[in-house]
Amino acid sequence: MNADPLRRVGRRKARVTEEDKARTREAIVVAAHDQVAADGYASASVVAVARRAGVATGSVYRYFPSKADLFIEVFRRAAGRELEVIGAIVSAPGPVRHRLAAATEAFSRRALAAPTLVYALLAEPVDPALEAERLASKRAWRDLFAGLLREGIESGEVSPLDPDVAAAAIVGGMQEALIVGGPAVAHEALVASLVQFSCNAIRDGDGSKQRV
Amino acid sequence: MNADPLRRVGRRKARVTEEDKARTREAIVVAAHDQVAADGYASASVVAVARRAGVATGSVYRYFPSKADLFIEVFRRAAGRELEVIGAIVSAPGPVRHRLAAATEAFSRRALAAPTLVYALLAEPVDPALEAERLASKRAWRDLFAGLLREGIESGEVSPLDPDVAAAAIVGGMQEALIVGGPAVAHEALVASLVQFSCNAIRDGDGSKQRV
Amino acid sequence: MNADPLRRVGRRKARVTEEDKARTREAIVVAAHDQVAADGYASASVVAVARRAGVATGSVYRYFPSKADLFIEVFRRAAGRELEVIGAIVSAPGPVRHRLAAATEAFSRRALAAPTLVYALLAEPVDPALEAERLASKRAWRDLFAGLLREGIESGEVSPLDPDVAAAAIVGGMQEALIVGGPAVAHEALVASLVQFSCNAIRDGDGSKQRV
Amino acid sequence: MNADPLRRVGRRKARVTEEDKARTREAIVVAAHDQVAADGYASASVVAVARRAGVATGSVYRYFPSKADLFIEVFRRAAGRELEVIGAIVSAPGPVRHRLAAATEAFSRRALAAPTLVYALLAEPVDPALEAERLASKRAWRDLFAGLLREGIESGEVSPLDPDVAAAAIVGGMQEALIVGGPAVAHEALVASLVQFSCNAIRDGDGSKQRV
DNA sequence: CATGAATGAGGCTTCATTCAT
DNA sequence: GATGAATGAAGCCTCATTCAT
Repeated sequence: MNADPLRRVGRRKARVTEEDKARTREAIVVAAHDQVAADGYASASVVAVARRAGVATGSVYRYFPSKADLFIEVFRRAAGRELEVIGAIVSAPGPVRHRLAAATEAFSRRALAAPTLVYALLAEPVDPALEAERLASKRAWRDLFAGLLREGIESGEVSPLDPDVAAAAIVGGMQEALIVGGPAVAHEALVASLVQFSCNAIRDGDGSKQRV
Repeated sequence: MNADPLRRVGRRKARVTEEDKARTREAIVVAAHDQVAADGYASASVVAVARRAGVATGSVYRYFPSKADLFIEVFRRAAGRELEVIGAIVSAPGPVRHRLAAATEAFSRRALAAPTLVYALLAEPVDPALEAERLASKRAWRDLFAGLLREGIESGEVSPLDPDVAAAAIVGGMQEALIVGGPAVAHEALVASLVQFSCNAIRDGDGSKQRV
Repeated sequence: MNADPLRRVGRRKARVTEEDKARTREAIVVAAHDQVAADGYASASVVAVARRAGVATGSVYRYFPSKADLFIEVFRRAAGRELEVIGAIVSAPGPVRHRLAAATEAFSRRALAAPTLVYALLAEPVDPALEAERLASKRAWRDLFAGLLREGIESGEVSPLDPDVAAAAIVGGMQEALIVGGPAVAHEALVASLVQFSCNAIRDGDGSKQRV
Repeated sequence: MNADPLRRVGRRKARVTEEDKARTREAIVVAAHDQVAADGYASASVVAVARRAGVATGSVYRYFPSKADLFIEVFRRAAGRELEVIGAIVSAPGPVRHRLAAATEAFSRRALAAPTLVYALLAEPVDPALEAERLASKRAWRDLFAGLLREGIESGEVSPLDPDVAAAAIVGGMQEALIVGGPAVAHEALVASLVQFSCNAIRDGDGSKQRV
């Protein structure tokens, strides 16, 4: 089988093509992301994204079945990056309260630094087909903070509460305060207030299980 | 025989017509509201709304200058009803902490009773032109709670914090926890957790001004 | 027949009604005219005209089969008034050349005094159905001046030329120079130039028939 | 076998596509022009033009930002062709009076050969947005003739007059006499009369500067 | 006869998706 | 596989005309 030279060439080409494909795909995703970050989802028509990526419109549909699928990936990745960063903070060693404060601060600062993107990820009107992804992303955030709270409750650092509800509320609280149209407060003061808010959400536990 | 039959007919008609107009207008607003509640804003084209209201598309434009204006009213009304109810609780006499708890409970119960509506009002993707209205509604919620917090801080019932940020966070927290896709928790437990969450957001003040 | 009192009442009423009808009809025509004179034909929707006339939209259709028919009358009347004024000048006694100069001057001054109306009558984009009326009006202008030229040729005051073509050209020339977007020249100078232009259009005849 | 087959295909395609694009664009412009010439501007909806051009409605918007832009080009082109022809006559060497006569004759003959087109260009009701283009075209005609008159005045061939007003009047005169609904005169006679008219508009100067 | 709200065809425009080259 | 012009459904809005009261 390998005797066939054409096949060989084919394979070699295929490998190159595979790379090319990956590169093109990546370019499209990045272009879509950048377009959203720059001018919001409303500006991100397929034509605009393709032009920004330097590919033909039709090529977008070779890599993604539909516009929604492309942006599902865009949203997922952007959220994923953020989740990773904040997740690392949440997973670091140290008291739960400190980690919650650090996570809130990091979340807030990052949101304030890239408002258009965050707005698009969390609140901008998008295609209904994309709402599912937004929901998933919200759920991931909630789970991240809920995990931290669970850990604190288990260790006795935090007094009992429903970790899912509290996590959702913490995330929603941050989001609401940080998004476009939120309270008119200087960035530093806003971050400080949100850290206070997050920490308020939990009460110290009795420490009974700390030694376990 | 009639001194002025035309006048009479005209008068009778005018009255009926006025009622009819109000009825038609109401029908359009209700149809728009229902369409959103049933299938989301994305489904609420002018044609769909008109059909649901039992009028011609053009008639919508007799009552509203544009689609956006129609939905601004839809949103404003829905939000207004809720704000009135919760506002009454917030303005009632009694300790700030109690009122915050009662307001949170009422907000939660009402949201859980009409989830689609609340979703549309607070989170669903809508026409950018409508975002201004949504923003206004969010601001009204924030102001409502911020007023309560300010009162508490002034009276010494609540320890100092930024009332605008805290209010935004409380509202955002409730919203996030209550909205479609929120934590999978039984309603009663959810309400209880949210009340706890809201109350956590504030700390007791030193009571120094309580006697003032 | 006259014994029937109802009939009698009917007749009396009919007479009043006849007057009322005439008054209403007049009000509609005047309103339509004023609307055009004020803001151009484009602004003259049936609703706008009816409102200005103080009648219901439907009433317009009781007096005129269609919008086009209403405006045919409006155009015809407006043109008729102008034709009458200029026609009087043209029909006055005196040398043809003097009358042509006086008519041109009057036409120019009146056009400059009511530019919106003249524009609508002569050049504004209107419903195709109205073009026929515009054509008729143009023809009337042409005939008016052609008559004067014919008289001059017959009397020998004007050297032979095609009176219809020359009249059309004189009218067209005035119109073009007077209409919106015409040459940027002070009114007085414009009038003077046009008078010169009109008079140039004809050459003195040999006077041979002056005594006939 | 090919060093870069994709490149090649791409290149070949690009060329073909460029031609295709030009062809399609041209087809749309021609279709728009023909539709106006055939049934007037009122009949020239985007749908009708697209159908006549054999393309989808949306395709019109690939080549023109709006309907108005399309017809601006249609008008500009048609007027441009005529202006070029007459402009050449006006710019030719020879006495001003001869050139004016020749230009008038050419203008008249061409207008009589394509009456519908001339009507559309100069007089038919069109979208207000297009009036600017019509104005520009009229101004170009006026400027063309005004230039000739200025030349004649300067050289002493023509006795002083306002060249802009006279040019506007000459153009308006020709237009009015040539347009649909003009005087019912045989073509040859009409042309002759208009030439006479145009020449009448100017008087011989004293020739004082002829030798300069 | 007057009224004026209702009608609905028709206009312009957008954009995700397709497909011939 | 890439290209990008073409597609055409669908959206919003206007306004001359009708008709129930």
